[in-house]
Amino acid sequence: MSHRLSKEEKLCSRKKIETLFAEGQSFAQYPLRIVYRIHPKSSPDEQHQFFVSVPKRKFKKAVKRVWLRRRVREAYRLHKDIINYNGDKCLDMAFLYIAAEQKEYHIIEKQMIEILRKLAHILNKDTE
RNA sequence: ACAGUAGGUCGGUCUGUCGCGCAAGAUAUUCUUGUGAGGAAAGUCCGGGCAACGCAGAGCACCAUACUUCUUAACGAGAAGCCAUUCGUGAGGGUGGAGUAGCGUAACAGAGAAUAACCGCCACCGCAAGGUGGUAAGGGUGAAAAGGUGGGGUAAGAGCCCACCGGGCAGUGUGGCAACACAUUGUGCCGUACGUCUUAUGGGUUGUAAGGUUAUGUAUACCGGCGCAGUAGGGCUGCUCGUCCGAUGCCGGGGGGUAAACCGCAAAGAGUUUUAUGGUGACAUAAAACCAAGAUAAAUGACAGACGCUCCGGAAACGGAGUACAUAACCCGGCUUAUAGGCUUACUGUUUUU
Repeated sequence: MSHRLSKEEKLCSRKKIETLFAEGQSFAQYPLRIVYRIHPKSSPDEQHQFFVSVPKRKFKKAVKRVWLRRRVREAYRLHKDIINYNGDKCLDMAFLYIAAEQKEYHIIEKQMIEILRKLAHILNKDTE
């Protein structure tokens, strides 16, 4: 499985993000919170899309936000094959960092794996 | 050697695995090659470029700046100086600097904070207690008490007069481009700070989410005609004058917002480095060489290990801890603030040795 992370996997559209927060479901896996929405593919090449958000309210310095965003993104990149899926639906995801302090990478990684496993389970259930 | 002062400068390196943005190329949808944060990228406090809109004018107001000369594209920035004051043994550091006619304020204490009389001193009146007047030499209060010391003078005193000293103002001379300094002459002219006020200079507004193009496609934008009507109202920085624009409805034309892509915008300019010359310096001139981030829910990374550096422990081997601040967003010049640790130049103080 490739660990590549292309631009098509990033959630950029403002409309999609608004829809995600308006209609999406969520659960927390401390220090992260995931907001997700399952929707049918509009084209066969469409992939799961995600983005990471670290609130400015909790981390005032840009350095810390960047530091955390990169680690969350790396955790997703290295373990995204957990939700690899060939059906006709795909996921929009938002990873929100909700802890107040900077956690070590291995903690973020561990919780990311948990989140992705749960998502994979939800995805399979939804297909059935 | 230790402690310090003022500048300048650097601010990690390497390996492995897995990745990202941009550019170019290819045998083209995956590869290859190149390249990819800062000295402050920060705060957004000034100045400029660039862009859009606005702009008949007058008066008042408002804001900023304010010693001198110089530097600069420009500045409220910088350099070199001057003066006052203050901290330091010192190298040096901090603060302040246009003008002052009028007006206002000066806590507490104190009789009194500016046309001073509480005590004291002197004269007169009174038997006395005390009263009237004169007096800023002495006492006490205070951050500050009407220049200081001595003499003359006087009822007692007082720049009332004189000598010397300090300061101010005016003149002259010397030095300096100048602020100013020094010398000298005259003049008894002799509290200070802040505010108000006055003067000079500058100031249109908004910021690249500016602004432009394209495709999609359609409003209460905009244009023309008729009418309410040159009315309501609005613009011209805030106000006044003045001046300009100017509605709602109907008819006809016309193409906006939103989301998207591209341009703006990515390699080149008030550029950087070195050398030379000029200048105390900021800086200028000339020559040579060198320049390659460009994201946009936002790349420049993650993990593992090694080395370096600092500190601690240790005889050593080595072990442990730490390795800052801070993430470009139109671009430049400054300012301010944050910063582990290191290098370096000049200078100061103390101690020791020669």
